[in-house]
Amino acid sequence: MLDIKLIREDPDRVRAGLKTRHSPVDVSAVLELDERRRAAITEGDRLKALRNEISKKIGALKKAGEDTTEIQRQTREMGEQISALDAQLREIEEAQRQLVLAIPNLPHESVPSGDDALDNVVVREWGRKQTFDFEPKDHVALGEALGLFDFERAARMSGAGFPLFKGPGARLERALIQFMLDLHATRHGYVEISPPFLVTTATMTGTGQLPKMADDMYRVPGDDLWLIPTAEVPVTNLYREEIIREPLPLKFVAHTPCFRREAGSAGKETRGLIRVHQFDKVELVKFVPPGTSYDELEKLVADATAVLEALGLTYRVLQLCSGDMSFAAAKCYDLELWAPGFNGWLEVSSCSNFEAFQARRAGIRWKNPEGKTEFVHTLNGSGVALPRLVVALLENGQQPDGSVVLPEALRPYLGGLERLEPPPK
RNA sequence: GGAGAGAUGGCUGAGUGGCCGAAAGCAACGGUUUGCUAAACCGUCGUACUGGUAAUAACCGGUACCGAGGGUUCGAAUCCCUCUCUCUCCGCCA
Repeated sequence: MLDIKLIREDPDRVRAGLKTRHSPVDVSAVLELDERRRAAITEGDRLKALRNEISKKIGALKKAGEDTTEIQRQTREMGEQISALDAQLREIEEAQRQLVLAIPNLPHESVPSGDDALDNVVVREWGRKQTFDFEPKDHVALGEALGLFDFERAARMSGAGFPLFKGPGARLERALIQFMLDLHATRHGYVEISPPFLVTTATMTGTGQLPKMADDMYRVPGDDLWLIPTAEVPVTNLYREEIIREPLPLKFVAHTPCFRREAGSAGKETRGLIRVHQFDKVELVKFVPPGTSYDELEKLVADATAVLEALGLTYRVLQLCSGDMSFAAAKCYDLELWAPGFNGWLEVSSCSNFEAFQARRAGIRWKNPEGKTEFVHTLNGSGVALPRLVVALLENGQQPDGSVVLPEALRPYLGGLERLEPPPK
C-alpha cells in the first residue's frame, strides 16, 4: 500500500511511477476521496469536541441538582448528527481503502522501465551451459525411466498439475529441502520457521495477494481460509500489527508447500514439473531498517544463489523491468537455471524488496534509533523452489545410459548416494 | 464438542457510568550523584488520524483507540448483545 500522504503531496511522482508499470489506477479519484474524508473528519471531530464539553457540563449541573432535560435533548440530537457523519466517513474511508489497496508499488529508481519479460535485463550468468555428445532427454523422460514420479496416478486423485514423487524422487525432494534449510539456517544466519499453510483473508491482504490475486489461490469453503501460495505470506505476517521489539534485521527461512491455481496458464510450459498447482519451496524473508533494504536485497540474492552454486548448476540473474514486476515489489531479481532438456532457462527464485509497501498494509513497524516508530522494509526470495530445481538437476546430471549423477554437496543427504540409476527390470 | 474463567499501555496489574488515555510497580530512555560498577534521586515514557503556526524537523490543539464489532446513555475501560482468542476441567482424537 502506498502512503496516502505521498499520493496527496506528490501525485505526479506517483502517476509517473504507475505509468511505467502500466497500471491503470486513477490517482485523482483517491485524491478526491481523501479531500472528502478529511473534511468529514474535521467536522465530526468539531462536533464530538463540543459534545464532550457539554456532557461534562451536564455532569456538573446534575451534581448541583439542576434540571438538564432540555440540554440533554439537544445533545441527543447532536449525537444523531455525529452518527450520520461517522457512517458517511466510514463509507468514504472504505472506498478510499479499496482504491489504494489496488495500487501497486512504485518501482525503485534503479529499475529499468519496460513492458514485459522481454525487457528484463540479464545482470550476470554463472557456470557454463552443459554440452552433451548425445541427445539430452528432458526431465519427464529421465524421471519416468528412473521411477522418480508418477504424474498419471496423481492426476487421477487430484487432477492435472499435482505432482507425486516416489521412491528416490521423494527422497531427492526431502534431501534438497534439508540441504537448503541447513545452508540458510546455519551458514547464512536465518531463523527457521515452520508456519501454518492456511491463513485468513486479513493475512493474505497484508502481503498483497488479496484483493488482486483471489482467482489464483485456493480457498477453503465454509471457513475464512486460503491455502498459501508461498511461505512469504505466513512468515511476513509474523509481525502483522506489531511494533517489533527485537533488533533488526530479522531473517527467517521456511519450508512450505505452495498452492497455486495458475488460472489462465493451461497448456503454457506445463509439461511435467515445470508449472504445477502444488510444490515445495524454501523461502527467505527479512525485516530490515528502511535505510538498508537495498543492500539487504543484494545479500538475499547472494544467499539464494549460494544454493545453486553449491549444487554446481548454471544460472543467470535477471533484473525485472517495471512492467514485469509483481504487484508489491519495488525492485526484483529473478534467478533462472539452465535446463538442457527443456532447452531454456527456468525461474527458480524471485528476490524482491517491497520497501514499506507490505509493512504499511500489514502494520509492521519498529522503533528506529531516534526512537521514532516507523514502518520496516520487508524482503523475500525463494531459496529456492523445488520442482524446477529437480528438473535442472536431472537434466544437467544425465548420462548416456539414462542415469543421473548427483552433486557432491547433496550426497550426504542421500545416504552417500552418487547417482540415480534405473530400477532393475 | 460440553462446562467455567478471562482479554487493560513493552511486561505485571488497579480501575464497575462523568474527576480515566487510564493508578502503581517493573522494564526502557535522558539527567544528577559516582574512581568504576551497582544503588539512590529527578524527569521522560502508547498508537493512529486530524486542525493550526511552521520546512513533511519541532510545537500547540482536537478526535479516536482499554481483544473485535454493535447497542444503551447527554456521557462507557466500566452496563447489554454478538464474535474472536487465551486458560482450566471433561469428552473425542493424529
